[in-house]
Amino acid sequence: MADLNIASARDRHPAPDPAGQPPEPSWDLIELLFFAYRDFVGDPDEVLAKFGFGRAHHRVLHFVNRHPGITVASLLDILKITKQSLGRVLKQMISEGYIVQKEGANDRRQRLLYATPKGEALAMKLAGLQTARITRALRELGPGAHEAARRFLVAMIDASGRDDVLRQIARADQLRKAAHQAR
Amino acid sequence: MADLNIASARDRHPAPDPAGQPPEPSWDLIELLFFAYRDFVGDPDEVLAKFGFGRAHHRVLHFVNRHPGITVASLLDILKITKQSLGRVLKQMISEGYIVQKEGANDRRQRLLYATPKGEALAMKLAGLQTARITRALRELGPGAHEAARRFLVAMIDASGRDDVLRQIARADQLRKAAHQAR
DNA sequence: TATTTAGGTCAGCCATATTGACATATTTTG
DNA sequence: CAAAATATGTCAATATGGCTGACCTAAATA
Repeated sequence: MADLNIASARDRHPAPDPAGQPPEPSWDLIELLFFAYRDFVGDPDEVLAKFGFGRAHHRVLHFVNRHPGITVASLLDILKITKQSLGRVLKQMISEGYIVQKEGANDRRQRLLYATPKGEALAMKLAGLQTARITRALRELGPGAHEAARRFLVAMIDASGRDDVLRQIARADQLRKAAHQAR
Repeated sequence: MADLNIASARDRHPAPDPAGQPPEPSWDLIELLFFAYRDFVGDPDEVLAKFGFGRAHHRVLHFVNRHPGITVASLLDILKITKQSLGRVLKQMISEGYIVQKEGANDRRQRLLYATPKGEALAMKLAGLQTARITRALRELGPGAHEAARRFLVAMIDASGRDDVLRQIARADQLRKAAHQAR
């Protein structure tokens, strides 16, 4: 078993592809992404099931919690699903008191979305599970592993959407920090 | 924009959590995993759609191609789905000539699965798309990025399944290399 | 010979997504 | 102000990919 990691580090890239031939696929990263992501999203599933929710609910709650007051349109833009798909899930979470809507102050057509305390608690619990996995993983690796993972994942995102994603994360962090200090 | 990356590298981890308080979630990696994985699996979708296939077909074809002669039971074990779910997809891919079954030599109850040349061509095309994204990403990062990504992803997998996954990848690489040299 | 194993299949259900057609309220524009 | 555009919601039908439960055959094994 110990042999597995050592031998593979050398063999993984047989050689710069012999001119002309299509390069050998990155089987390792392709498959590791599959398995890692499956486990990563699997953690919250048990908890969600107890509430009668699924992954769609998780995603909605997550981003509403991260972006208090987000518009329906922005949420659709992040999730890249249709209004109808969102509608089904959102209606449930509102009627069960995990999310509330407030009329926009400037634009009264908007229904700004907020997690309720109950909603925030669930969102934090789910994020906690995923964070535990991440923390466990990073602890096994050297320092700089967080930054390396972050860089890799950013680079894996479509160039067209990359800046939006980074801006979005930075903005949510800012908001959260401000809210924290206000306590 | 340039500011985004520089500032964030410092601010991301405000401090070792003040004793007692639950640590702040890893929002960045949680969200980057979501966006990165979405784009990663999105690449093959267009191609698959042209063949009337979906992601389920992709997964089946991928692992059959990677593990020529795999048993139905092993495939179920990797995919963690039910026989019935696999059946529907597999039946289609067999009837359309992307996969064939051969009776096991030792155990004639087994139906060993193989990708046909047509199936292999499709599998390689899909793997090529995902590899292109990975290669693009790694090219932007320093050397060692492949290994760092690999380590991170391995560490993100459930400890219980990790060795199986690594063995599985190593075995498939071996087989492939052998088959290559035989040409 | 009896039991277990490998695989297949039918039927019904659920979750999540889609397209397309409309409806309502509000804001913006000519 | 009237007309057009925008933000949101909703109904209906459909596709995909999962699931459980029940039951079947053929082959291996105890």
